[in-house]
Amino acid sequence: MTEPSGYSDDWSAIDAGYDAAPAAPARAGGGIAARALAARRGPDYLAGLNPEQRQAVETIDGPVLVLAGAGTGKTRVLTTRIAHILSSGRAWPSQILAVTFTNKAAREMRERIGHLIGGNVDGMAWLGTFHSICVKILRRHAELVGLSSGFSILDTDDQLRLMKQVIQAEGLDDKRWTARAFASLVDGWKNRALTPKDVPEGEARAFGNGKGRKLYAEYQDRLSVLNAADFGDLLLHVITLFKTHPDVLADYQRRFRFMLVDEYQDTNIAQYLWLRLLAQGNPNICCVGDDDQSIYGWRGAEVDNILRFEHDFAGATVIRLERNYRSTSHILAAASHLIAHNEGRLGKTLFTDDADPEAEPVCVASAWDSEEEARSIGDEIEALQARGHSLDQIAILVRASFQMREFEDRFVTLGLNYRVIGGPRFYERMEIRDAMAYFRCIAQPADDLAFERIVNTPKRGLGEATLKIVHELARAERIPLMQAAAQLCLTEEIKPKARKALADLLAAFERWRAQLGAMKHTELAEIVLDESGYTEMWRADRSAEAPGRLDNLKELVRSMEEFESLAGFLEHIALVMDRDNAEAGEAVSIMTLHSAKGLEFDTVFLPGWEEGLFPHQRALDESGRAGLEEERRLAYVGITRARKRAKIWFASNRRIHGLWQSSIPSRFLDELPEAHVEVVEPSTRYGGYGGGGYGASRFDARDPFQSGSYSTPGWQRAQRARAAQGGFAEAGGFARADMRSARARQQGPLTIEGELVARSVGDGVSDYAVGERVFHLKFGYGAIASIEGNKLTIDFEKAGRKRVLDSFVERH
DNA sequence: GGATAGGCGGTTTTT
DNA sequence: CCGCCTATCC
Repeated sequence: MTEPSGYSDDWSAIDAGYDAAPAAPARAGGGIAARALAARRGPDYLAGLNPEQRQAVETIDGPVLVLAGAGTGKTRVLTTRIAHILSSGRAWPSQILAVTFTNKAAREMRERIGHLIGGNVDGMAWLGTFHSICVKILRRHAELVGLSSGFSILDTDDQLRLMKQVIQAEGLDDKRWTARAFASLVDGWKNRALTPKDVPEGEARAFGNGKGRKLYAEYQDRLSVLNAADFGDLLLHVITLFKTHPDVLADYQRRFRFMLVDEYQDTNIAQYLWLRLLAQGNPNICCVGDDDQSIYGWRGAEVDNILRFEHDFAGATVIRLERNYRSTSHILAAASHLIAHNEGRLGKTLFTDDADPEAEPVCVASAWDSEEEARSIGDEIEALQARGHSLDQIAILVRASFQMREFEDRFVTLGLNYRVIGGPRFYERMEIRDAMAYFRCIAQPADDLAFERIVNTPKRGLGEATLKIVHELARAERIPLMQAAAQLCLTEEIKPKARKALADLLAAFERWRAQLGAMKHTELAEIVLDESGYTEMWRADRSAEAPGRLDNLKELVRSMEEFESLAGFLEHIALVMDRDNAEAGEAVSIMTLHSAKGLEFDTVFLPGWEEGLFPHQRALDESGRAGLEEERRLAYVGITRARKRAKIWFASNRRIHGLWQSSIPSRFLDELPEAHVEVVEPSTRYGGYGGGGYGASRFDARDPFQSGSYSTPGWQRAQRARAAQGGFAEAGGFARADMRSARARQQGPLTIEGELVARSVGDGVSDYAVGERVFHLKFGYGAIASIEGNKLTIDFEKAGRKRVLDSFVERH
């Protein structure tokens, strides 16, 4: 959350003459435009662009959609285009709107433009994320949407706490109707630019005993009273502002002569509407994106936006960037062939001129279980390292974060340096949020959520009872908590002990507020953390994390130095939640496929390509075919991260929720082109019940059982099943897999190749008996020690005691 | 107010 | 199976 900053001063500079386009190139003063113009003598920024890139840079008028495949120079086009607009004298830096999704992307773009035109780009006031640009607009017109200019920005945590209060205030059971569920609902509505009155009746009724709309309206009302906005509001309020105040909209339409949007495939409906409102006054909008890399549908992104671009923006020019500068032809072929299985796409074919005869094909390997997978990948990384490859150029990209732990464990054992990208961020840590809450209370006395957070941290004897009294008064009078507390300190309503504690706290805040103008904000921060007893609290804490938390607090104060004021710092934090991940030393990167988008590495390992995990079962269950296509795009993103080497793995057994499950190779493996893929002999064994559940897989044929020596019951049964069925379901028949939903998996009997494989999947009761001798594909022979429902505890002769589902063992 | 047991959920994440 | 949150007890 946050609060304002010097948002008023940037305006004078920005406003200066934004109405006029730079008329004659020659007249520009000392600004960016001038430097860009100087560079024009030889527009070397255009040199080295391929024809399509050049067209994308030079087609400045009218709507343009640049379909930029992975590694085709997207950012280069975007930044060069801006340099070109500036140098051609068509606009001042302050007349260009350039929107990105992440702060990182915005920062990179700013830097690269700086390199192109040789100098700083301070004049580009409107280069930023959707959210930061919206904040800038809103600060200026806050009153028009029921806020005042210093409004706070709530983060997810504040949002949840507020929603919980609203749900409870409606007299609903907050267990049945969780704040989390409500938050995702409201986020969804805001992503679609729906205010409480716009929400379709059916959806509104589905939550909180039919009270969805009322709760949403109530929540918005509370935000307004708190003078706060959540992330979704930032866009929503600006849309409302534009719709209800045409004069304001017209002002921005005139201001933004050229608009550029990065990662257009990730825009949601609200962002699309926002852009369209602005583009109504001015068709010079250029959107850059790749429909094949749309992987955020689950958080509201509409691939449709990019698919419909030509329709939405009349007379649009569509330019395809298909020349890839990143990967080998094998990698491109693998990725292209895979993604061609998607139907809803605009279609691009990546190619490269860089045909290296030495290039390695994409590799597919199998492991017995996830442990072996981690071990093998670890070994390979060590081998690469020994051959002089930098660990910085190696990445492991997983579908789900639980997969990371196995790699971490393994790398710790090997002493291999690794770094996990993603995960909890600096500003989300408890101690940081607490400290921030103190600062917020100082800067914005009406910030109730911040006050609630720290009122009794450290403990001051201000428990629930006291807080309830304060809350009641605040609510009745519609005043901030701190104001209510101050009033109550003058009465007898609160017990003397608590009253004293409360009065002391309020006095402290008064004191700190008075000091705000008198000293450096970093100095004040230290005083606050010290006098509040907050640092002392952690110093007294004997737990293992306490020293780290104290370090983080120091780091927080240090990072405040970069800002002019406390308010400026708070604003930054609310919008820029990323932390510098620049740890020293070479390291292998471990991250999810999602967080890998936009990155590239020489060598990429892609473990866990198994049905159910990737494509993820939940994506299939919840979004069916669209879900599958998004998973496939994720696979495409994964492969295209690799410059030289991509190695895909699948494990035949994986432990999920503590139970061993045998798994089937991902259907995506069958969608890779044989000519560019090398299947590495499985190291030892084979697991699962031979044959994919949804169709023939050429990975089925490579199991060692085929070489003859195997005759286990599971194998024989699978063979019988194949023979009986006389063939397989059509490859790629995902409809069948779709039907085999998680529910069916858990409740119905599990069949593979028409054969009943699991008798009692789910809550059924096992028909095995204690003491019975059984066979398990992975663990071999053993005796049942105990039975709980369909879960057996078995003492295996070799593997020891394990718990497995009865469906994975055979009577023997 | 702090410790502890029981319940629940367990894909992906930015702003 | 494991980790987190909450409710409950002292």
